Amino acid sequence: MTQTQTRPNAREKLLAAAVQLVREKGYDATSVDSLCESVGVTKGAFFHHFKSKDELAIAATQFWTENAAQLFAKAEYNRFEDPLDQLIGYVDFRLQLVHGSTLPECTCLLGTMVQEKFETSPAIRDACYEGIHFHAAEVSKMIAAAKARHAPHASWNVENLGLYTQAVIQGAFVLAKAKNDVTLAADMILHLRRYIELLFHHAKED
Amino acid sequence: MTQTQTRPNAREKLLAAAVQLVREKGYDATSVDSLCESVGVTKGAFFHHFKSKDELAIAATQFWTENAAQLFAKAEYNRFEDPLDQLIGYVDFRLQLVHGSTLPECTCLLGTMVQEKFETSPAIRDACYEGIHFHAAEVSKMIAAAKARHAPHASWNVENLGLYTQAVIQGAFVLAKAKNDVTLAADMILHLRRYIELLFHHAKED
DNA sequence: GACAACATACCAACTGGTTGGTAATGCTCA
DNA sequence: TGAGCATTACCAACCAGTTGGTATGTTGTC
Repeated sequence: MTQTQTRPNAREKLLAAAVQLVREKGYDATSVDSLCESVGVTKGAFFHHFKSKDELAIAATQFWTENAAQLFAKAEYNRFEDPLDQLIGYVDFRLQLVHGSTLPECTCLLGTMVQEKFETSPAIRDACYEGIHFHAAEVSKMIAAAKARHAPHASWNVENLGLYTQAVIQGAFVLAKAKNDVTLAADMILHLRRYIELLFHHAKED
Repeated sequence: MTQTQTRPNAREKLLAAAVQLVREKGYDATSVDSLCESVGVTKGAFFHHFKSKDELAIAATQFWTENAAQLFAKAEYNRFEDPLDQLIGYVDFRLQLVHGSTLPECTCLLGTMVQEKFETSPAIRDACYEGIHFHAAEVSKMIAAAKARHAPHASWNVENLGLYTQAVIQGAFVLAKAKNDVTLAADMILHLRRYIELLFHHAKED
């Protein structure tokens, strides 16, 4: 109980604050000062833990990706026996995540940052892609298993469909932000679910 | 030959430059100074035509939306007789636009800006949504006609599917930016085309 | 007493925006 | 037609505030 502080505290707090503030205001608009202020830490502490603001951004992508991995690993759908049920369960889980929360809470740090920095900071861009690709690959595993069982002869590509699930989700967030309405994101993700169902339903008919 | 300048020149040039630079570097990272420099105009001229940087952003969304409307109005697919052919033609046209160009050239100003400013500037957010919604509504017209002819009893909503086409395209751009590879956007849009085909193919079977 | 984890104080560069002015154009009415 | 005037289009210099980043402490712990 004694060591509540002193441990790598500021670092984790700064990362968590970055995840939150960047999703709210964007990367450039999130100043180092506001980041420090929001966690009650000085600039010296910030630059003690991160060489630069961009390094914080890259660390935040890893922080984000790890947290997401844990969240999805714990989810119920993993326990379904049929991989197609798992896949649909994954989409439903994403619907669930959207429903409960506000826009800045449920949108993706990586998608937000990469739109802003893809041309001006290759390092941040690559870090964002790594996170997205990592998650997409997890989804692709379910897709591959579902395909092997239910649609072995289908012509579509497994990795490509995995990336597509993420594209739809990212696009759903863009439109939801524009309309300032989370439910729009849910509507879009429902189309994704129908697409997957049609893809497998169609295969079974052949 | 004498009046090379003087016409409402600076304003249009600033708008065109904004469309380009914002897509490259993002909104916040595009400074008024760099905008002025890139078109060879002073700051005084900028603030003569626009009350603020945010007003420029809103004017740019209208400029963008009008240009896009013209581009799509001229496209060949409009001449197809069957509205379903038109719809597929629209998707193919978007594929075509992606194929020929670099990422900052082919991506959407509205989607880029709204990700950055949706929380911090409601005015910009609304202007972006208006542009997206306007374009989505045009697509929805084709969808409605195609549905009336080929899938009158289908359960899906016309406006919703129109928005979905835009969500997929926006998401495709996000992923393409992350991978720094335009062809990925094309892959995603191909999934959209397959979805539409499945939607109508499925309806015909009933 | 060495080293990590912070705090304090500061800086040069850049930010959006304002100032007061000038040159060219359009509009009015004799 | 054209003189007189108002409006528009634009410019150069400047401002206060903010930016990311640094140099130099102080403190607690092994």
